[in-house]
Amino acid sequence: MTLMGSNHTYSGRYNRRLVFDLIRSGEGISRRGLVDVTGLKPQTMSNICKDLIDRSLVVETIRLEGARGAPQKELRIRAEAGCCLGVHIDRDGLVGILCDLAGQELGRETVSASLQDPKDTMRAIAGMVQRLQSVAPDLPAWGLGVAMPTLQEAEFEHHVGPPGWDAWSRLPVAEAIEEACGLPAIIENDATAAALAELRAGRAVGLSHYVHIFAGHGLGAGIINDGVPLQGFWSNAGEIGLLTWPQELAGGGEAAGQTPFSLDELAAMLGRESREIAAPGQLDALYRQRDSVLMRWLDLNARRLRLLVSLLENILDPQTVVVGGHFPAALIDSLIDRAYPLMPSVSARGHRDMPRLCAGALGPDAAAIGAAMLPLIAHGSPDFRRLSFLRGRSQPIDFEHRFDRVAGAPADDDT
Amino acid sequence: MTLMGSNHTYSGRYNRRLVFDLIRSGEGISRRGLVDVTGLKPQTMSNICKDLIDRSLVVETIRLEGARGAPQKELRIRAEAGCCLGVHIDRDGLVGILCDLAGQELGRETVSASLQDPKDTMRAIAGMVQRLQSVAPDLPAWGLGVAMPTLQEAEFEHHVGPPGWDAWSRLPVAEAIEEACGLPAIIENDATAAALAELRAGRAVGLSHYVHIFAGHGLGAGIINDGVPLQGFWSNAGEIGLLTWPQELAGGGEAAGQTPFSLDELAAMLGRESREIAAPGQLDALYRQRDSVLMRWLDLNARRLRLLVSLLENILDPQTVVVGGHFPAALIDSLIDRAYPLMPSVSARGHRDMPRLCAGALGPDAAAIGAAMLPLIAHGSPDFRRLSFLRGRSQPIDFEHRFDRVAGAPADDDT
DNA sequence: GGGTATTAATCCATCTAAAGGATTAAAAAT
DNA sequence: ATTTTTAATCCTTTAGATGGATTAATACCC
Repeated sequence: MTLMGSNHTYSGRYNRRLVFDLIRSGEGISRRGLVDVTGLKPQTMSNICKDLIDRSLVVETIRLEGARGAPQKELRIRAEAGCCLGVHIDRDGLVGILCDLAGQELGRETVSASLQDPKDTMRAIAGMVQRLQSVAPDLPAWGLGVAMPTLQEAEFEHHVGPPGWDAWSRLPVAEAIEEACGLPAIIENDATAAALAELRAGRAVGLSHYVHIFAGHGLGAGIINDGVPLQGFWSNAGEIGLLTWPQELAGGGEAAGQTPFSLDELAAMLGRESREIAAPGQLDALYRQRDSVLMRWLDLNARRLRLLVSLLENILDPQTVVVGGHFPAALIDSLIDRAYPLMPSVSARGHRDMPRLCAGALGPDAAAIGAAMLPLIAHGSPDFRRLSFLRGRSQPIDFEHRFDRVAGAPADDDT
Repeated sequence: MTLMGSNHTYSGRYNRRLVFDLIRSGEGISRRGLVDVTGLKPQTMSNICKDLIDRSLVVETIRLEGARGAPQKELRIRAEAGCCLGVHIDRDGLVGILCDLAGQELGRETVSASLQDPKDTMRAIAGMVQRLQSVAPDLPAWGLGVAMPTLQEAEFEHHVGPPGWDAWSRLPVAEAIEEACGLPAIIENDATAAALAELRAGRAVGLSHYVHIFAGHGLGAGIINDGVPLQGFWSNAGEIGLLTWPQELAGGGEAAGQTPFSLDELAAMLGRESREIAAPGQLDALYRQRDSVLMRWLDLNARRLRLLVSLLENILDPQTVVVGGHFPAALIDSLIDRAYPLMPSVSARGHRDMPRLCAGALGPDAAAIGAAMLPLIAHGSPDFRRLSFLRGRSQPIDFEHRFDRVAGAPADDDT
């Protein structure tokens, strides 16, 4: 779709989304504050806020601060106005998250299962979604976000990459999940979902340009450029798992052919099953013992990381590079430690607010958290025209209409 | 600047820019066609087109085609409604281009000069601009685009990179050039300018995502993402000249420490001055003789190119990678030839409209051509809110006002 | 050749959402 | 107690897209 014309209705919706998003992302802001940020006039802001309050999306709280004139009435998101679900489909299991509109987590669930058969997986997701929804049955669900490994090949997407996942290709995942769960679903790449989570509630809050390196069973980079995910033409941007490494970083021996940074590579080096070492506590224990194979893996990947960071920096010029994924914090910290000193790049500047390389703040479930944010982004972000929610779909989906009548608002009319 | 609110005026300007840009970029389009593309209503389109015609920016020509109903009146840009100037500041000289609004080239000039002193350079640019403007003295000049090597360090930009160019840092180049030439100036990185030129009039027409590798005295990549240049947080995106190469591609000997792909590297390997081999015909002659050093340089850089392309593809997922710069076409073709077969990457897909790697269509002056397009983009692109024209400036600049009263339109009012 | 269908473009009235200017309300400063 | 300052709202205006009807020019059909 090329660029479309604009009109009043679009302006109005854009402004309402903008105000909603500003209220949601802050810790209470007055109409006056919103006027300053948006450049809209006080009257306009008053109207928009009234509309949001009428829709029960926003509440007003009076705060008495030692300021000069009339006290500002602070606006906050009404957390109970809705909830969002997020599921991270990983190779050996699912993680589900339920959170309210304020981003407060209401429930979390982990399921171990083989996901090779899409039908079974759909059932597992539907069950998980139902259980999570029962935690807060009164909150209207805004939608379901799904984070998963994706690789768009030729005409259609491959999900939960090869080998053995052929049944997933050519499957319109979003529509299948919608049918199974009865909720609008949004698919996103797991690294990108994790990047969004850290962007909105983690280490990267307030940044507009950054890269999230997400290591788990595979390896991917979630790239945030100018505040929105960089997807590439075929939605494959950030597929750094496919990079070719120089000889000295290729990693041979037992782990030859494994994806760098991955659990699978480490498992191969350890001579164990990746599912086994992914179990909670296992890697922490190995690290506490300073297991020599683990140390070798850390060294190898720290050297890779050093190179990778300079590549990403010189190509994308991000404010920082965040490392996260399926590994315990101690391992990621160690990896980052060993990656320093970093290579020269455009990012090696004296004055910067963030370190060039740092660990994510949300831990291994970042992708699931990011997934849960997707419905909120789809409905509430003013950038929605720049975002595409076409992954895993055969048809585009329109979130605007849903936003307009969400959260028990008096349904305008049911055209 | 964060996201701002929208309003009617903004919608109107956006739509007018959109229509202007669609008319400009096509080969004649009717109001009806514009309605189909933009989704605006016929009446709205009629109003906007009338406005553009009243401003003398657009002309109507009747074309009789064997279609059913009333004949469509085709709209075209009025080429004489204005002209744009572009200058490419390279290390050893300047290239200047003058073109009309339809993109037709009206004049071109090349000057060899040392540009170490900014004052002298400003004078040289001013002289060149004056001579070019005298080619078409009646066309109002919309502005001056300037393409140059840029590297934003810390607070301010370094231009025409090190060493020996210290006088250029901390200089607000745009404002200095504006003062010298009396025209609004827009600075852009040379690789990005070349990328824009190929995007709008060269090999990459119609693409939304691609990378332009631009090799000359230095090396840079112009990245087009979603139709607009990807700049990065500090405007340093695409600075691939700073990449660290693996041992086997580092290139040692006489050329150690030189930027890969660069004229300087080749000059060092040949034991000659880079200015010397940059002279027209020199490299072509060497290539015709299959000079053994040149062949070695080609082989080395083809292997680098093979790696670089896979990096860019896996990170950015572009539709294609275009190679251009200060080298004759024969050399670039040979480089590309030798780079095949390319490495595996997300871009290795069966179905694609463009080859993964190809040569630019505009030759060595692509950066100057792109520079000349900058004023047109600044005034006419509907994306203008997503573009920043802050390079080389201490203050932002507002192009909207200029657009509104451009081209001898009845100056609405001079508030 | 005349009537009809089809399409392009425009006229006039309406509607939407932001902006302008004045007003009310609540606090702090004097 | 009066004045100043600031927040938020009321009423009116305005810019610009939209809807429906109209005019105009062509091709198609008999």
